[in-house]
Amino acid sequence: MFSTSFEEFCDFNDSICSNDSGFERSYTDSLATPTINTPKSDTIDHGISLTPTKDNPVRRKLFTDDFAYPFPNSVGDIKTFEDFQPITSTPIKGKDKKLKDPNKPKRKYANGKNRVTRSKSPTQIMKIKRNRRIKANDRERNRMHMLNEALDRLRCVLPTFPEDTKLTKIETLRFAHNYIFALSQTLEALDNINSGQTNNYNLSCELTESKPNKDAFREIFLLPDKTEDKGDGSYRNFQGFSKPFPNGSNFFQTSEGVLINVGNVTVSVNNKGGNCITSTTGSGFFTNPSSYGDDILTQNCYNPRPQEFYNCYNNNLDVDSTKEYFNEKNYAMFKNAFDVAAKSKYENDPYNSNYGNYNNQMYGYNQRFDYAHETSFPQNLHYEEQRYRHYYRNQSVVNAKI
DNA sequence: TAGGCCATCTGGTCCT
DNA sequence: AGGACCAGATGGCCTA
Repeated sequence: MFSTSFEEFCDFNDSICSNDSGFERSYTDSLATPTINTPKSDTIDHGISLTPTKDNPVRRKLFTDDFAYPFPNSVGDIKTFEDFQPITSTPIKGKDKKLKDPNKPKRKYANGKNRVTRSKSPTQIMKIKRNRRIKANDRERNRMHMLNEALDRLRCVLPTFPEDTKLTKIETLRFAHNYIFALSQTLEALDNINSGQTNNYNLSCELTESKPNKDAFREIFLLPDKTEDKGDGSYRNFQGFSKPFPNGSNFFQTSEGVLINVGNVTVSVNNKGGNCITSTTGSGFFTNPSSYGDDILTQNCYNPRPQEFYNCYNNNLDVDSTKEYFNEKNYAMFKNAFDVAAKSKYENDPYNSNYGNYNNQMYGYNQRFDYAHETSFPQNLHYEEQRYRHYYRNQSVVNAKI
């Protein structure tokens, strides 16, 4: 069902990465972008900029809400990829071409001497060329805006980051790639658990340190920030993909079921019923909640978590080793999978080390923070970086790279 | 001040 | 002919 290694996951070729996005391309006059013809030296900001300013340091928003894509009301409305079509001012080509009528007489064109052509003066030619260039620039600008908007939508569906940060283009693509891989691996591991095969996701490789790490992936395995504990049993502050469960995973298996945290949504699947979906905006239950007990559900209807969660958190992560916590294995799976990927990729990668004028950093193989040289980690297992806020343990580093 | 990131312009190529 | 796509060049803005 899913690929089992990161390397296999990365094993794409030109055919997969073809230019055909699946969308019919038509945005010669995009609604999202005002078409203003500007000379080359004119770099006027038309009101759409990714670049942060002093007044607005946030670079997250590409377009205002007015430019928001007309997504269907809910994700469930999207049955196929083709269901999602961007709105453009130009009609989208139909899939089925009109067949030519073979009986229709062909139009006759004059040839040779009979053909009358208008000669154009150099000024006229220059004018025509200039107009073409202006139109081409306009199309290219719109094209890039569409591309950026697609990237922005992609950012929106990735696990949230602090509000004052924004993934760059290349980071967005890499993170999306890794994120998809992680989700597929998670589903596969969950399938294995459900079918009783608990060892299939362990990859045989040595864990090595000082590898390039992916900031965002580390976020998946963070430890919860104790300072956010309200102390009143409310764990709403822990919601969010980056601050899931005490053992640093988005999974949390208990004797009574599984908690899965994706983005701002936590799904509780209970062995005995009582399934629950919780988000920052509310929660919903379905089937009969029998095992948690009404008391827990009524106490914390936003984000009910089993007692194990509270125990290991309150006991300073001293988790009962006799219990089987799925996310520990899940973490090992990620760690090993990406380690294998990083190791194999680097061995064959000409850009790994300095290669001409290129280097790792240019290709994003190195991270913003050089973890390879950061050997001492804070005792409290927390670390603050300027751009991203990290919580990690030395052994909890996930190696990921595209 | 250098480097990173970005938007934009530009000319070339390919395709319809 | 014209549109889509691509990559190089350029300049602006920001940060370390």
